Amino acid sequence: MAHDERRLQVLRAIVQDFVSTNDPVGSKALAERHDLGVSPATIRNDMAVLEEQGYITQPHTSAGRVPTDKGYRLFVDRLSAVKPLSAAERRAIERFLDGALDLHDVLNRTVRLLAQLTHQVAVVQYPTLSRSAVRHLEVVQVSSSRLLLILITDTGRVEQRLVDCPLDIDLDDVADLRALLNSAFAGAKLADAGGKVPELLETAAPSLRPLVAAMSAALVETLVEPGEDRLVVGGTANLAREAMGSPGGLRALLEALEEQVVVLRLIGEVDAGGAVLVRIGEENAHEALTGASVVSVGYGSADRALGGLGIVGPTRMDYPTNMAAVRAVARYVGQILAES
Amino acid sequence: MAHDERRLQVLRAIVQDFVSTNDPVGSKALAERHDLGVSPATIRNDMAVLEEQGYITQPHTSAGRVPTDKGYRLFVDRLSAVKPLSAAERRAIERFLDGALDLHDVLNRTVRLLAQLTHQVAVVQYPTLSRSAVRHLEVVQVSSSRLLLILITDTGRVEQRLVDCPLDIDLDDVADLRALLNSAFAGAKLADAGGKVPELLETAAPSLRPLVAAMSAALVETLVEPGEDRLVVGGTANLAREAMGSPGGLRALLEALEEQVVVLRLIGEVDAGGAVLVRIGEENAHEALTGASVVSVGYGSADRALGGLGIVGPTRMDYPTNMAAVRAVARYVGQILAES
DNA sequence: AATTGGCACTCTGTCCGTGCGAGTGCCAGG
DNA sequence: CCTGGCACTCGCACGGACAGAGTGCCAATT
Repeated sequence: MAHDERRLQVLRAIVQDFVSTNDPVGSKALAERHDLGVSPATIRNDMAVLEEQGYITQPHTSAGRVPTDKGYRLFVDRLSAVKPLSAAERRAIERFLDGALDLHDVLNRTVRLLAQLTHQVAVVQYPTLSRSAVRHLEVVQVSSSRLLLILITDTGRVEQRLVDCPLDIDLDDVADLRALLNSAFAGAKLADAGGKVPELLETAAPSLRPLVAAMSAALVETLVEPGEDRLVVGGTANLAREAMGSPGGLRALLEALEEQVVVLRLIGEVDAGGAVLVRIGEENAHEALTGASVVSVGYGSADRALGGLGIVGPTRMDYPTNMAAVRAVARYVGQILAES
Repeated sequence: MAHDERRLQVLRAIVQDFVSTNDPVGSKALAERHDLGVSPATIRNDMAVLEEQGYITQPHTSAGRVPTDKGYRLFVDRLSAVKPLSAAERRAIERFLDGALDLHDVLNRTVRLLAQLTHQVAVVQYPTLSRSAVRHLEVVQVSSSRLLLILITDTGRVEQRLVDCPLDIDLDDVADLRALLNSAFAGAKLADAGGKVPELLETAAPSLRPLVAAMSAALVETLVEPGEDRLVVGGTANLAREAMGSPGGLRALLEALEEQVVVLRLIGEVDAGGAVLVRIGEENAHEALTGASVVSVGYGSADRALGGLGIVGPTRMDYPTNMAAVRAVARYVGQILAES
């Protein structure tokens, strides 16, 4: 039992040292830098066991040990104490996010802030449309047969969509349409919008029905379209710091980041309980993200999650600090969006 | 004279070979790959002169020659024939940009298209607000003392801005305000909006004046704010292909790309005549862009430029092809935006 | 005067062979 | 179960030799 305990201490020490130095760590260095109270030889025995169990590995015979994905996993789950943010960092967060003008601005600032705090690539998802509610719908005539539908959600997100209409439209119709759509959808969760369409069609004046149908369809389509869930990415320059494992891995990662779908799936799967989620290396189940870890969490007010945000960086990262940063930023963002 | 002519041929050949192979090019290889009709020795003499004139340089004694910034400049100005796009490329452009749903979508597709065509980082500027005209203004009440001002331009760009109001607002006011703002500003160039404010204030009912003032101020501020001219960036993965000259240069470039201001200044300065602009290496006058070239052009309909787009890549790039691609894409985008 | 072939020279990149240092695994003793 | 000692294994950095590429110059040719 006592051995198990110490072995975990050894693993923790290995992770910490490796993260800070980027050199495979040997038994001697470990004994010196950490007060484990045992000799290097003992540590060597522990390391042999840890290696056998798959928590660490050596890049080549006679180099130090390096944590495996499994090792990081254990570290994150059981060995890391959450590191509280420094006062300076808290202040930085406040200073950074205060004075944001609108949703766009909030998210842009957030992504920069996260990138700066963690020195990793930061990713923020726009508030998911289907979880938002309609605050207002606006209809603007663009040409004789085209309307622009503008959706404003209660999170401040503004979404626009061009709609081609089957027939010519006159100005009064537009006003009627606007009133109709707003009375039907205002305040409704977007996820429920689809269900209201038939009822709406019934109440509409016959002459308006084709228009209403077209607009409702556009609205529903806008939400369903998952590609519309946009992503803000920042701090990619931080990727260049490390060779990112294998050469070419950097390129793959940059591609994955532009191919927003992949990252969205990772960031979007937020834990219901609001816990910070960590996906390490192979756990990401995507080729480009082998060798990379994703730390993510949902943001939003207590009662509902609006979207996800997080960071992606090398598996060799400072998990406690980064997890704390991600969580803290998510709290602030949730707070700010709840206010506005 | 005949010598001068041939020397230029030699320079052209050097640029072409170096761009395609990335190896410093020597006299012997040149003589073999190009039908210059002279021996390597003669070429050596020409190269010596070219080097003295500053068009080429050798990385170290006894390596081949490499074009300097000045050499690329001469190549671009006088030696390169515009390479027409292939039919496949033209088709790709059409296929890519057709079916775009809104401005956002058009620009996102454009940036990807450009990145794919040129294998460089692509950059597209949102249509400049100050050069656009107001199509519609929308006012939505968000809370008792906050309004959301939404600006829709004739290019389809939608801009939003939260406005804190000095006093409580009731619903009728909002409707009046909307009508007032639209009648005052609709159709006006945004650049002229500032001038209309005083007149507007006079005509407004006294009770509305504070509101009108606040909204107008927000509107003007939105345009003036140069940071609001947004940028879409894509294809950063292409940067990883090359070490980008000096190590750390990649990092600097990625930082510059996120620091949109820098790139905006480059892309935004478009030539009035609609010509493609090329800035090579040091000409960019920004540290991070040493070693990088920017190829840019304005897009928009014939009578007015809406914004700029372009690519940034290593100085060692295929200028003729890339210039053709940038120009072709800009034409298409201008066309599409003119239609909508 | 321009071009050409020849030649000596100067580099760089690469390939080996060596030695060093770090780190391990194992074993015998406490 | 821990510890000190010891032999062993590698990777890596250093250094010399070598081949290859490319140049500059010069004398000969047209």
